[in-house]
This record gives sequence, structure tokens and C-alpha cells, in this order.
Amino acid sequence: MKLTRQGHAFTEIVLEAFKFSGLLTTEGDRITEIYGLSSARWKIIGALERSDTPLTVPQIARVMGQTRQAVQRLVDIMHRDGLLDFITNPKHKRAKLVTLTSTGEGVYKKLEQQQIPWANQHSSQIDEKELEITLATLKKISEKFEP
Amino acid sequence: MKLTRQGHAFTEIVLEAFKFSGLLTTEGDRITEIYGLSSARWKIIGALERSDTPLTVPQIARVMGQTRQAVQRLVDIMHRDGLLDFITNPKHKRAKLVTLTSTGEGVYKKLEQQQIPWANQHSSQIDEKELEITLATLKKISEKFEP
DNA sequence: AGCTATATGACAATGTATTGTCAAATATTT
DNA sequence: AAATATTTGACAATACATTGTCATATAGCT
Repeated sequence: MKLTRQGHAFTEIVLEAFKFSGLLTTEGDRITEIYGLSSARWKIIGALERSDTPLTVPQIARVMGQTRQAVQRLVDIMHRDGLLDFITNPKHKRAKLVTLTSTGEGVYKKLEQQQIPWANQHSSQIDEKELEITLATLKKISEKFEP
Repeated sequence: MKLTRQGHAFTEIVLEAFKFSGLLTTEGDRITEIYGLSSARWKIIGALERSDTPLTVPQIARVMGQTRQAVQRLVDIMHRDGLLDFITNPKHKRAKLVTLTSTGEGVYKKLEQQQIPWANQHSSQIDEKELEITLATLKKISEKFEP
């Protein structure tokens, strides 16, 4: 059996996504270092900020496409570090809702101030239409693998 | 400061790439499990197969966008498991060239037989042009972060 | 209401990846 | 040719992430 033209492009996209993810993680680690954070922890904060409502640990995990155990570990550390807080969940006795403390908010705002020009700069040379297609295509593909 | 429209799309692409990478790793782990492999080890084999010439550990790492230490660790394990071999590098006394053993070749062929229909199937519903744009865009962005 | 299935937190084991350091090999500069 | 800088393998420490298991909470079904 042979790869179709689409199958070939798909395969290359997969490999490029792995590489991209690794490079971005390094970049994120670099940006967040001075705040004692990391890419992984930044992503947790980002997921909370981007959500309209407070989230439980498993909900954060689903948004991020990760396991709840991985997220739980990070959330516990960040709680210990004073970045996150747990509030009672009226819907569930065990699954508390995770929120940002004011410290966590502060760090997020600082990082946002760096992230915005970073994103603007790195995307300025690329056609907007192409970026939209890339995003839509990645989402379309991702969906197929969501549990 | 605010995100430009491009900056916004860029940011979403970054988050989607993280998610995509995680989901694919899970998928790859599932596919390779019966051969005693994993996504990470499969990627090593793939990098060797895709290259015209034998590669050293640091070269594999650069292709994959990872650190040489991470790759070295996996290569050593896979050598111990009989999947890879080291051959003398005329250009460098320490940096040996990594090659696939016949066992490693065999596993790769088996995995390829699964990967090809997998890639064809998941990409069949998506416009080829969109896939090409996605790949080109990801590559364009990735470049900016290569060390 | 009671029973079953699923979701969650806690804990442990393992795999994956980065950072840091050192000595040896190679490349570059002077 | 010699001095200096970079690359590489080896080793260690740490961070990140998945899988598996158990007890408990919730949801769904009969």
C-alpha cells in the first residue's frame, strides 16, 4: 500500500507537529523561567484564563489533551506555590474547582504582556488566511483523536 | 498591547499544536505497543529511515527538534534491544553512526504497513491544498525557533 | 430506591525530555 | 602548529507525562 498525496502531507504534518511542539516548549520554558514557571505550568494558567467558568482538574486536562494525572500533579505544585486555589464545587464533593490566586493572575498578566508581542511578531510575516487554514486543519485532524 | 488577527491565530495554532502532539503520542503508543515500541522510539526509527545517509545521535536529535541526550538515551535502549546498531564513523571517532538492524528494519516495515492506511484514512476527508498549506505554515513557523 | 457504570483524587511505577557537567574528539582561529 | 571554541558521549538530577490501581463520588439505568 502506498501513501496518497494527502496521506503524505498528513504524515509530514504529524512529524512537523511533534517538532514544533518540542521547540515551543523550549521557547515557553525560556519565557517563563524568570517567574519560576515552565511551559507546562503556563499552559495550566492559560487554560484557566481562557475558560469562562472555573474548571476542575479533569476539565483542564481535556482542554489540554492530556491526562488528568499529569494536570493534577502540576496543579498541586502550583497550589503549593500559591499560584492556584481550590474552591468548593457545588456539583461535586471531590472534584474541586481550580482558580487563579491574585499572585497567579499577576504572573499571567506579566506573561501575557510578553506573549502578545511575541505572537504578533512571529506571525506578522505570514498570510492571515494561511494561518486560519492551518488552525482549522489542525483542529479538524485533532478531533479525530480526541478520546 | 493587543493581539493582531494574525497573532491571535498564531496563538491558537500553538495551543492546538501542543494538544495535537499529545494526542498523537497517545495514538502512536497504541499503534506501536505490540512491537514493544512507543511513539518516541518509532520516531527514532522513522528519522533513520527517512534519511539518505546514516545519522549520528546529535543529527537525529536535530531532525526531531530534541536534545541529543533524550535521543541518546532512547538509542542506547534500542541498541540493547537489538533494533539499532552502531557503525564506525570515518569522520568522527566518538560519534558513531546509527543504523537499523534487520530486526529494526522488520519492525519499521510492519509499522509502515499500519501507518500508511492510517494516514490515508485520516486525511482523505481533507482538502489536499489545505494540508499543503498547513504543512508549509508549520514549517515556516518552526524555522523561527530552531536553535 | 437500588444497581451498575463512569468520573475523580490519591498514590505508585515507568517512560520521556531538559538542563547541567565533565572529559575527549573535532573544528576554528590565530 | 598552537591555542581556543564547539561538538559529542557519558552520567546525574530534575521536570513532564502516561499507565495502572484503589477507594469514593456522581450519573445513569432498571
